[in-house]
Amino acid sequence: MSPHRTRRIPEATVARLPVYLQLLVEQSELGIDSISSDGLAELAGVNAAKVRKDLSYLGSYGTRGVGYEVDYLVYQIRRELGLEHEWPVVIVGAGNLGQALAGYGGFNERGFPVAGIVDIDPAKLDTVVGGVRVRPLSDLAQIVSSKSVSIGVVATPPGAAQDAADRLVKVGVTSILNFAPVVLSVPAGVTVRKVDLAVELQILSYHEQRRAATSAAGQLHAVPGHGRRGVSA
Amino acid sequence: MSPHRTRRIPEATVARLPVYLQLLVEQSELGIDSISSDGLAELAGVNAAKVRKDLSYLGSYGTRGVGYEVDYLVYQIRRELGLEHEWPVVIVGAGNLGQALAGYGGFNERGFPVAGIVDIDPAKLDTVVGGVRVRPLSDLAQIVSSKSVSIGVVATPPGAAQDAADRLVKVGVTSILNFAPVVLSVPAGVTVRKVDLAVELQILSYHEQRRAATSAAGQLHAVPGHGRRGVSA
DNA sequence: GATTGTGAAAGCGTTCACAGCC
DNA sequence: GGCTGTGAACGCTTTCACAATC
Repeated sequence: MSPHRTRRIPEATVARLPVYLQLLVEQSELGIDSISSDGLAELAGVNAAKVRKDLSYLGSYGTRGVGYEVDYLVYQIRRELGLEHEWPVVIVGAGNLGQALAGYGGFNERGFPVAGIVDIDPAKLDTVVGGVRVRPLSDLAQIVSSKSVSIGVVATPPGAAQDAADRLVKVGVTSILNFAPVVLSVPAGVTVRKVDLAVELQILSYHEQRRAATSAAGQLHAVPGHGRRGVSA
Repeated sequence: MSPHRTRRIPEATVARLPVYLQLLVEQSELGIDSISSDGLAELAGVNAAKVRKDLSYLGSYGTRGVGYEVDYLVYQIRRELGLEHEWPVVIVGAGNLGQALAGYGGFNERGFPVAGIVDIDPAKLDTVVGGVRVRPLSDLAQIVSSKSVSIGVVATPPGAAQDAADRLVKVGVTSILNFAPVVLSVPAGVTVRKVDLAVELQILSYHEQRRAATSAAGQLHAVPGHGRRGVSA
């Protein structure tokens, strides 16, 4: 299949490509220049068929009998994910989490520099976190337009999250990463992803509870998606 | 269908139950005591059939022609998720993120008190974050056993994450929430969930890139999973 | 001989549509 | 008349298995 100009990659695959990318970059740094679907699968904790299918959506970049050239795959995945340039992000909310995110080196390192962090609370203004000064909410439009920001991060308390999202959308942001435990309402054409820490813990709690319930019943149930002496994501 | 003693709830449903729960608690606090699948669907940003199917895995707790009793549903979801008691968590890594997590009120509030936070770096010891003192890694076993912790949070730098996970497993933790951008390897029977901020941003970046590519081609593609004037999760 | 790329099969998750019940 | 509960249909994702290629 010749990779069509605007082919669509399944969401499940899109979610795994960043993981492969990270692992491939690490391999490259170790001086490894070729890898098989089996090898990458092992590193990623998935099976080889999935790796091959996922990579096949990018095009036919492997060599039968040999494997994939690591650097070339890195290049192709970056291109597909739109990582050939940096994506500056703006953070709304300079509380605990907002500050930690601004100070978290991983953002900058992986191509998402913090273009600015804003907060509505005057007491927080001009605090410097992670080398970025907290600015008033009214500076949002200016930050977004001057730095061409298209990704916003909502790190406000729940009650302020929808307002934060509305403001981000109004100034032209089209992708939002939401850390507030609320369901955001946004116009069509804006992509939202939600990261809810309490939800994650509650999912774990379900499995703990279930483990207790089934072991009490003397039964053995494997937790789905987790292999023998496995690697888990 | 009479809800069987150890029926299995699909993972996709398990991931949505905490969201319904949160919304139902909010409704309850507003004094609303009954809700239809349509109403809950609207709040959750999903469709009504999905809500009904999800809730049907708990049992038949609705009333035809009427809807669901909010408080009773809250009770049933909590029970199913194992939220009838608190689940103390231990955090490994007192860097930026670990501190923010310890200080984040949402954990305590939603039934996951921080039983302890440990770090390998002596310079961080005895710092107090969120009312909890940072303790040495060697205290891990004592914290876990004295407080009966079964959930651990890995908030270390990538290079230390596998070691952190190994130590958590060794002292008896059976569920891990991993914030480090690495694939953890754990024995069967241990559940791992990974939250990788860079991965989330890269998924958004893919959609941004795609939006740019397709609008340049004069085409219109709806982003899957996001409705008209929608509500997004 | 090794490994990819991919149709086909199997497995999940979502949505439809309507019978059943209030 | 309104709303739930759920089989059946549909669509997406994973896995299998093997021909194609190096």
